[in-house]
Amino acid sequence: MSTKQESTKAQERAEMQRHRILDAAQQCFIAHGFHAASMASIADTAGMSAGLIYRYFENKNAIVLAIVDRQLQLLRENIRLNRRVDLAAEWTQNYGRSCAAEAKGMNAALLLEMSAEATRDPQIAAALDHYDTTLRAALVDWLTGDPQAGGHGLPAAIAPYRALLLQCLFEGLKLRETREPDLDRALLSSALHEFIPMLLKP
Amino acid sequence: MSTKQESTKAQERAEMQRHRILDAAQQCFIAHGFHAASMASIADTAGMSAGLIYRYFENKNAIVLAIVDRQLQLLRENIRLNRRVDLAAEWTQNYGRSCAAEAKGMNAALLLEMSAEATRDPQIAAALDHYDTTLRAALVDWLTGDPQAGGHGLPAAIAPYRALLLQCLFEGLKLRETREPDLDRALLSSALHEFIPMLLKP
Amino acid sequence: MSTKQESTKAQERAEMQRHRILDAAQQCFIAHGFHAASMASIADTAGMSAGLIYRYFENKNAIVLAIVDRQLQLLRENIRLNRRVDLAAEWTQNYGRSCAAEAKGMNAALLLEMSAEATRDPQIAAALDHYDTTLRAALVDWLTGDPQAGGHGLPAAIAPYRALLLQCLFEGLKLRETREPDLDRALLSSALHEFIPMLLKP
Amino acid sequence: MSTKQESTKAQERAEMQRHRILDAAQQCFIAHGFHAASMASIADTAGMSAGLIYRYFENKNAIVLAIVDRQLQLLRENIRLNRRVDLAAEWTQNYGRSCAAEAKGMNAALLLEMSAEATRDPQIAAALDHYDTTLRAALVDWLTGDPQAGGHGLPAAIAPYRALLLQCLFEGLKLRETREPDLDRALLSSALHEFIPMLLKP
DNA sequence: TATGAATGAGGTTTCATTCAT
DNA sequence: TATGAATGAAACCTCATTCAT
Repeated sequence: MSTKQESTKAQERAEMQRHRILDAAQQCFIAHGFHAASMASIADTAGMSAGLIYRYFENKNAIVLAIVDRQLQLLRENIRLNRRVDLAAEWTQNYGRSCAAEAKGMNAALLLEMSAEATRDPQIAAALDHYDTTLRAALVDWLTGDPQAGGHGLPAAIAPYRALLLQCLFEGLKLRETREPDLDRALLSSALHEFIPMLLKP
Repeated sequence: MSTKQESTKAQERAEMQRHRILDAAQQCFIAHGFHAASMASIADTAGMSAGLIYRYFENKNAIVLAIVDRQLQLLRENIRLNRRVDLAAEWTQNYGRSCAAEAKGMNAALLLEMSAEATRDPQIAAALDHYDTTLRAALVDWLTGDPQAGGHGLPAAIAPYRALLLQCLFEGLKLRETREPDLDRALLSSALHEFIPMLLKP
Repeated sequence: MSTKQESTKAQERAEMQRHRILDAAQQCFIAHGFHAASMASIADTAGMSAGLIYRYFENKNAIVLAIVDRQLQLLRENIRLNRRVDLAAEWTQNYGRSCAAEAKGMNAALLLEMSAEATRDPQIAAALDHYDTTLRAALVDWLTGDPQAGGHGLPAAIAPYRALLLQCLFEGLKLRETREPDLDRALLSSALHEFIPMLLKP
Repeated sequence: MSTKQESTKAQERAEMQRHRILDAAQQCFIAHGFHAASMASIADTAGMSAGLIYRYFENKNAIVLAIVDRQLQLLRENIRLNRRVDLAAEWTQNYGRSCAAEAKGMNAALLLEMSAEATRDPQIAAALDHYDTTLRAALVDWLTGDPQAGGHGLPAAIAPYRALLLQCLFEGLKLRETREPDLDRALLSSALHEFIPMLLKP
């Protein structure tokens, strides 16, 4: 029983170390990009030796993939579609927050890095592709769903391209966030509040 | 006079060499990213020696900056706003074309690379910022302009956020292009043809 | 008295542990060589932690030396010269067996590794040298010994170079074993049965 | 024509550099073994930077293979079988010379290193195997050849195992050379002069 | 103008060894 | 006694940049 407890404790510790490394890596990747961030800088940021990282990740690429997975997981968790959420308000509110390096949620700069890298790395491309497919389906469900249950009752014929537009708008907004983190919120709010409802109505 | 001619000829040659280098660099940057692309690969692609590149560019970063400038210039030239262009048709038509490495125009993958790098490199950030400002102003002009002269006669109060939305949509579409270059064109066409007009009407 | 018993038991246990480590190390050294075999792989093979090995051996080099000693001990034990053994038959029979990693006796690959390392490490060189001297003396004794007592009755003048030839042939055969483990046994048998008797006769 | 000359000169220079690197590598490999010799030490010995080596060899393993090939080539060149050479005299004379690091010919320590590595690296094993096959065939030819033409006129039935014995003896002698470079030459000479003739006569 | 050999700093990764538990 | 996390040195290798030719 004691060995079982100890093994569990060790596993927890290992999980914490992985977390620590991923947090450090994320900071470094945001600050310098996947390629320019060095293992040494990640180790420094994590407050450990570079060699130790290899006890928890096979190589640098494994860290990149783990970061990508984690970010996509965050994105998925952020999708709260089964209730009538006010997308315009939420997007306005979140705007600019995901750009800071210390931000907890999905990071805009990282999304760019991931997308750029996906054009080169098949594994990252596959991960993004899977995410895209999942998200698109969820959006269509949400758009065509019964309004009583939080859906929008759109006909199945038009839902797909509304979903596409929402996705493009969301990502375009993320990209803009990296370029104009201090964009006038009032302007953004007006824009989104006028436009998004159009996409949700039949 | 002859020296002047010769000097001019030399300048032209220099300009051609710079072009050759930039074309090669662009291919490499698209294929591998700013950091992973090596000077050797650029030299190879350009069909010249690595050393020679340094006669035309101070260092690798100067090439990156030149590429960024060139891309933004392309984007500016692509903006044909002083006539009533069919944005929806144009965007649909161009979709997927800017992803190929050999594409002449703005390249979607490069846009991502540039945007990502802009969060790190102040010079690139400044260049993109300048581009953003210019483009936004041009869009507002176009939206508020006299319909007779190719404008859309929007009130000055709403033009700014319509411009913002157009920009986000455009960039979101570019990002999507890198992820789904084979997206169903009919779907895209429907989406754009329904929605862009809404953004252009009072 | 009880402390004495316990201490003895502890010593036995320590000896067993050393054995376990050496067995594992031998496997690893055969598979990867002295330098390429890692302490981690030895620990894995021995089914213990890397740290524990250092309780029984000062460092990796001490393991190498212990392995060398053990192998030379095996070689010495294999020399059964005080009886009229059929060397040709024995060598033929053993050929190819000492190449497998799990072989109990002297391992051919290890002999090469040891000999190669001896040209660099003075301690290993000394161990091999001592073995060589011992073996040569034993061979001469055997060759000059009374035939009634298992010797071959060679004159003292020629015994030394017969011994040298036997040694070279034996080692050359070991070397060949690593290169052609599947050598035709009939060929080998013929060769040895014709040649070795010549070396043993006046 | 001038470009052709220049290209030839460049190729010659490249060949010289490869030579310089291989010479340095050989020294280091003899001194420390394939694994323990570092690229840095090779570079130091060759009087160049470590990076430069990679312009001439893809990686460290390519250097090892080149050394192996070169050594086997030396061995092949040393085989002068088409004349009635006095093997015993030649082997006696060469004994001990191939052990010095600065020796030009085949190096005994390297032969051990190569043989040991061949049990792990398939490419080296293949190279040695090819050499073995070639050598064995050449020996059989020599043994069965017409005495008038430098052969020994042995029947085809016994030549194969005489060849095998010669090969084992030769390699056993090489191994011994690393252990007893100062072996008494008179002893060796006697041994070889008595025995090798036995192997060459029907 | 043009080459490409050469460098040196810095990248990722491995591993013998130590030490808190 | 035993573990295995942790370190730091050193391994292999890459690449932007310089410079003699």
